[in-house]
Amino acid sequence: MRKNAFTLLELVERLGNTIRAEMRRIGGTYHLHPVHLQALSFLKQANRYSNTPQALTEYLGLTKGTVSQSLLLLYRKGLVARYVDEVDKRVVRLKLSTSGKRLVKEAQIAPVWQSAAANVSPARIKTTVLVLLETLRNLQSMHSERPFGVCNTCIHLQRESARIYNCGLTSDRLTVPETRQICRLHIPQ
Amino acid sequence: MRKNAFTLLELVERLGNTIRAEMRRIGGTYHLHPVHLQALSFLKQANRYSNTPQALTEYLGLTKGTVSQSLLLLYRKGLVARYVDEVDKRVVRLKLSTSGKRLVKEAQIAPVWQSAAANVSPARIKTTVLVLLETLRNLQSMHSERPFGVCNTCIHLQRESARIYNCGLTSDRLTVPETRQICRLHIPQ
DNA sequence: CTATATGGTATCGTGTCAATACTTTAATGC
DNA sequence: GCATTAAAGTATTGACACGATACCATATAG
Repeated sequence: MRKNAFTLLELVERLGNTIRAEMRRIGGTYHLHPVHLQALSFLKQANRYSNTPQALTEYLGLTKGTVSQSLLLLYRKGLVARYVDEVDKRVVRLKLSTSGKRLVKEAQIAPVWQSAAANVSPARIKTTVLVLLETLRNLQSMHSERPFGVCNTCIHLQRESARIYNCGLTSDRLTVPETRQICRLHIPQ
Repeated sequence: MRKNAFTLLELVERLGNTIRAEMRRIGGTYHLHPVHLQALSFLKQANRYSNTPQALTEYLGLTKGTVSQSLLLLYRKGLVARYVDEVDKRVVRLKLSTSGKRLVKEAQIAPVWQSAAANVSPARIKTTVLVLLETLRNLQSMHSERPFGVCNTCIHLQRESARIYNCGLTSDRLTVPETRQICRLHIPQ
């Protein structure tokens, strides 16, 4: 049924617009655009390999110049801190400031979404997640985009013992909270 | 499972970004932004109650001033024609020009989406469509946004006979092709 | 027949976004 | 070691989205 796949595309587009409009509403009270909220939300979740302008650029699918400007704005508003990496001095490390973290907590669109999806059964939500995830992964691989995911579903994750994890790619030890963060090196199982 | 609903939100956001990036790629060859492609695509499908700047404004969730400017750009590029409505002279009627129609046909993101979703079973796609549609309708009603749909699923549609339809709201006769267009007066069954 | 509402446009300011050029640091070649 | 190339990021420019505000023309209500 090719027709239904097309309907699905239109739905995702509509939902995307609706979410953007919601972000515009919420972000407007802080004089922030949708892309700013997305950047802050990303930085909250990004792990140590992904807290850089480069990773954010890949995540948002924009150019590095554009992202650099938006980050400058967030920095000037005091929402994001920037440090030069000690090992590779070309790299800038990004971190949410205290007010940045507070803003991410306040400016959530999740609650309104939760209530919109409240009456959908868990089983149907699970199916929906699986379908959309597969489609997303396919779209991403078509353009060689990074999938961005948590360690849980990454082929590189190695479990040493109960609370000790390793990244097989970087050979770094990972704490349990770290394994729940988003990584640009993620490769789906 | 509140957590899965949140995962679903993140997925729809990611897909929305990916689709926007794709629109940026495709639209870039015509010097058009994502919002322009969305406007053209809407105008292609809009019925006689919805081929106006006002309807497009509601559809995109932007302000009328913003949409007016984008329409001016599309007009100057010769992609959209504008007429003053004969009955209500405040109203502007919009119509795709020949080159506008051609562009909509060329600048499709549907093919890449189709191939990304090609391996998903029809049944699972159907479930996904239903889940997303319900969520979308809920989101829209929260902000009193118009749902925008085709006559097929509208409470106002009346079937007189085999090929004769009526809109119960406007009392207008509708041709069969018209019943497949998008309407701003749509109210879901 | 005035007052108000509605559809649309014009203008201004902020900031995205891509493109280009540039700087700094790291990696690679010999 | 030293020159070349690559990579991460910034600066600048130009087109334009986007909201806010003000405004105009037409329609409707009182």
